[in-house]
Amino acid sequence: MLAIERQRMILDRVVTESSIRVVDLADSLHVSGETIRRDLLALEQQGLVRRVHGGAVDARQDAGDRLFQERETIRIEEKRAIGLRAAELVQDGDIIAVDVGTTALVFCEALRSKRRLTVITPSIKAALLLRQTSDARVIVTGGELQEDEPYLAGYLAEAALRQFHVTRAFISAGGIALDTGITDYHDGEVQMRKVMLQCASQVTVLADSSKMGVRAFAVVGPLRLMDTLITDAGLHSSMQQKLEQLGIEVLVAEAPVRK
Amino acid sequence: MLAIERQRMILDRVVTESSIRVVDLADSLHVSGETIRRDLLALEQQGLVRRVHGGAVDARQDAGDRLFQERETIRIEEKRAIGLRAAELVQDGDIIAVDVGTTALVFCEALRSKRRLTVITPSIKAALLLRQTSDARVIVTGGELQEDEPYLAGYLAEAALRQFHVTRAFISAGGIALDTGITDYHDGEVQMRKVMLQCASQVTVLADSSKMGVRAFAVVGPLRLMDTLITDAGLHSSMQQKLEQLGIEVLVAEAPVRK
DNA sequence: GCGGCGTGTTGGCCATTGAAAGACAAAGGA
DNA sequence: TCCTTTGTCTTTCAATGGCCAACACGCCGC
Repeated sequence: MLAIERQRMILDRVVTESSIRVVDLADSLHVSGETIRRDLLALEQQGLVRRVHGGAVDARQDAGDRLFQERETIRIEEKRAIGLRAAELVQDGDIIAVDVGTTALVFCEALRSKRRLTVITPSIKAALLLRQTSDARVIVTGGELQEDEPYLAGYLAEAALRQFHVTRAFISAGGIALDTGITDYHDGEVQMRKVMLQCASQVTVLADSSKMGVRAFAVVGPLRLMDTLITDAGLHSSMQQKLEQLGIEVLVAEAPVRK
Repeated sequence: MLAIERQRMILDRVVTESSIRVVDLADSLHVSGETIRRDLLALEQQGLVRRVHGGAVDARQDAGDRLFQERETIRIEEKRAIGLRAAELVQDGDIIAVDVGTTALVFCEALRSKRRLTVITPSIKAALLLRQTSDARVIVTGGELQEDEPYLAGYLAEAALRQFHVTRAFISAGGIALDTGITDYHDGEVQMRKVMLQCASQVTVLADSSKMGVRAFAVVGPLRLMDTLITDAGLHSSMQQKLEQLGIEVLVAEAPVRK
């Protein structure tokens, strides 16, 4: 294997995994740790990675002050691309609803360039992020604080959502399948999403391509409930065609290209 | 795991939870407390967190929430005493409402020994603190997220409070005076407090003695609305007598003495 | 064959970590 | 209020493992 090939593979892993260890790379590429260090040195001189004790981290992600939660997340590049694409649908002054979840959080970060937004969300993380990074008016639904992730659910949350009508709701989904429709894993969230769908003129679902064809156990509703689906380039063209036949606008977010 | 990954993870938790304990981190990240302390030291040198005894707090919130920070440090001993005294009024299994503010936050900390509580609050900080330190069921009122301090106010918050009836409400106050009654500085909070008073069987006001005789501009209501006042030893005995003549139970918290 | 290049190996050095001991701070009881 | 107890912080030390520099080896083209 050529040195340059190996370095590309290393960069690829650093990008997808955010960080990498020298021993892991040496192991999987069947070269010595010293070779890996020399490769990382070369990549660092090109400004592509940053070396740290024991390995290296993605230089680009490291530059920004993004939340760790995002970096750690699998398929973060896809989600970031989806978040950026979704933010393009938002105009200054819009009133939108934002869901719980990592994709939604990345989306909120992409909203920092917008002005005078009104955002309603059940996610504490999203609310605090928006408060820090933007001038948005943030309305938090009430509800019972969940254990696993800081968001609010239950009767109060649903009642709060019903008080509003938003121009666009941005929803996450655990699964998108042609037969079962939109599904998810947490039934508490599902109920809230149903309400969110009802109180929005336009429904946009954010789901990376790994969710396509997946049937999670709690059903949110049929596919026709969504007006727009934003996903990444991993979407099968046949799936895309079928979705478009149902009248759903499918936007494929291009992952930002790396030099 | 790389040291830098661990530090990012720590930072993420500090940001979302506002504060964190060394032992909790050591436990969940499976490293020794010494390693965590070194990580926190590194993060502190980058200006990202501020170390405190037992853990660390979010530096950004400290800097941004200047007002809150000041209130946090001022008369903290008295507030802690008041919080502890107030916690004595709470039984396992109680359903209570908790207000916004530093005193309320200290009170929530003192609730860690209680079990199976149900707490309703408009304060994000209080909610996250309770989620972290106790097994309480936490219900957050909805509402508009405020700029200066993370709590929720407005129509939604009031509507949410009206959905409940609690055995005891714990209220903060900016001023307690015999003529103007209970007053405060933020009119948004005042409206919410009025509602909180209405939906509680017992009303307990937490106010350190510096608030006595103070008339802040927004009126919450007459003194007779409160059943119990918890304050510190700085309370004038004449004031205490007059309050007791009004049928208010006055509890004086003994501040732990500092060497 | 010879020099350049990339790679592996080796030994010394340094960074990170965890354990232990003593100092210090906080909480609770007499 | 004082003292005890408990928990936390700091310092020090040893061990582990990663880093670096130097050198040897093999491959390739000339």
